[in-house]
Amino acid sequence: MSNQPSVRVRFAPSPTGPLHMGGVRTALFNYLFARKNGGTFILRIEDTDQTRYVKGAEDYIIESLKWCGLEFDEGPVQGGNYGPYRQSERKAQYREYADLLMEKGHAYIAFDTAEELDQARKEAEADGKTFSYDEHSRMSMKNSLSMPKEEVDKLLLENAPHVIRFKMPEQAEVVEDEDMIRGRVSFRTSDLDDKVLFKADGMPTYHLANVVDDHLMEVTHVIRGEEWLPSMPLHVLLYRAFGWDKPIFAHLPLILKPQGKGKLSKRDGDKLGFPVFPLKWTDPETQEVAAGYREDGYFPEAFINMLALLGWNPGTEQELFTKDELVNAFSFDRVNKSGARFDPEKAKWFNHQYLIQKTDEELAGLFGPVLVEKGVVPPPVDHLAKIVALVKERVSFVHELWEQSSFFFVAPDAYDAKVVKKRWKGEIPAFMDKLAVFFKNDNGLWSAAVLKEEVSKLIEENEMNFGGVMNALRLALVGGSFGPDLFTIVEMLGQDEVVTRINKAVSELG
RNA sequence: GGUCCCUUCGUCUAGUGGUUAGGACGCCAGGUUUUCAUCCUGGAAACAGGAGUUCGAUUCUCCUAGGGACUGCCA
Repeated sequence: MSNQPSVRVRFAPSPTGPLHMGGVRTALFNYLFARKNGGTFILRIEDTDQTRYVKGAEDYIIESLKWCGLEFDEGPVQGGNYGPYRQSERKAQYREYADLLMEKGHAYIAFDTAEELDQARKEAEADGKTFSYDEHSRMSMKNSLSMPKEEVDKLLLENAPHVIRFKMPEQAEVVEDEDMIRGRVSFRTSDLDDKVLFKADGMPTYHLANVVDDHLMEVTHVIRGEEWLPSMPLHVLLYRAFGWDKPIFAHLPLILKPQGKGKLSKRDGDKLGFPVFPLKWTDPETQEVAAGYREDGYFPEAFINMLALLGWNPGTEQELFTKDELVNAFSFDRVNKSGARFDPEKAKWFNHQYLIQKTDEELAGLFGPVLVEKGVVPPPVDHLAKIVALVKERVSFVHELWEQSSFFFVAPDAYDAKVVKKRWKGEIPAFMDKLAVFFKNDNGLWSAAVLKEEVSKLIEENEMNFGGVMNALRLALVGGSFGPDLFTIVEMLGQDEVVTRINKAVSELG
């Protein structure tokens, strides 16, 4: 019999805005670890900061993860045996735990106002120092440790605003913990300060809420971003102060900007033209719109695949993974310690890979709505699939299919000037006229192979240059020098359309 | 400033004392393609620096440098 508790992990975002792709990756690694170990994946909304609450953010988070295919086992939507799953709805219990800590002598009440603390910080800064609310300063601050009990009671009776702070142990020691990614990490308690656990507004801070909830929800592994590493010792100390078993921690490396310094931010996306968020987001205050991977045409599987390889690798040369393959291959042993610079180009490459893996019929189905948007009535799926097959290798997104194949649906309304200059000259216009007549009178089999043979012969008889004619014909049919095999285009366009387009080019280009 | 974390091609990374330091994206060249793209082949491109340990360090230790995170009654 194994007495290993089954794995329970949580993704705990704060609904202060759209979910960043770094957040999606954190959720993904939690998900992969849970699924790999037959564990439970929990969503917990960390909305303890009322001032930063953003309307719609929670729905956005849930929809984003759903789009990514990361299903939760427990959360605010589906419930579970450890609810509620929103910290605001768990509010009642936190004070009780803060009080428990005070009873045990691990926490105390502090009356210093935010302004006073600001002042203290400014003064220290002017001195070239940093203010720290710790064992050296706490006796000169306003709190239940420094003030007589009667005065504290009096203030409490008057409902004076106060917070509850953690009391860092005075006995200096080294707090060590084994991180799943980083190995042994250690801190000296003498470097740590008395963090606020419970705020004057009656809500806990992240530190308290997170420890209490993870304990109550029986979370076994805390997998979060590296930005939390510095508060790990506080959390370890909190578990110890409560007398609880602590979970195992894993601090993920950050996702960095494609260029320049620092972690990836919304601004980088705007500047370099790629999404930073999974879904499009409209700020409810400013109406400002931020691009999303979904709306930009990325496949969720490609997005997830790309994200998984940012900081993790399988140790093999495989780069394309289905979600199940990721679950199977995933391990924290193979998660890197250092931050990973995000490469938008590689993200596109991943999407291209997923796109060409799809069947022509699937892509035709996805392409249909794009055509409708362009004002084109989509042809039957089998015909559309044929067109898609000709051009899919050259695009990364479904919407790019249009740029590569629009001439199959509408005649070119303009001719690429550079190509005109280079290809439409000399004997060409006269010969194109002949070619139109030839096509018009053609009674043979209208197929690429046959047409190619016939046209080749015609070119030879007229002592024209094959390449030159082909390029001019291409110009007439598609408007530029791009597209798949020319005779395939001729075949698919059909006799009448080909003749019409050549005549139109001759009359417009002279 | 303080604390902690990190450091292999431009980027993502493989590598756990002895390798021509491998792959992928991107880039360049050649070939194929009547065009463009695809595709194929090839190429340029990295162990931050310095001390140790060792017969031998990309791999282990230390120092330096660089980068990053945190340093809020935000998470």
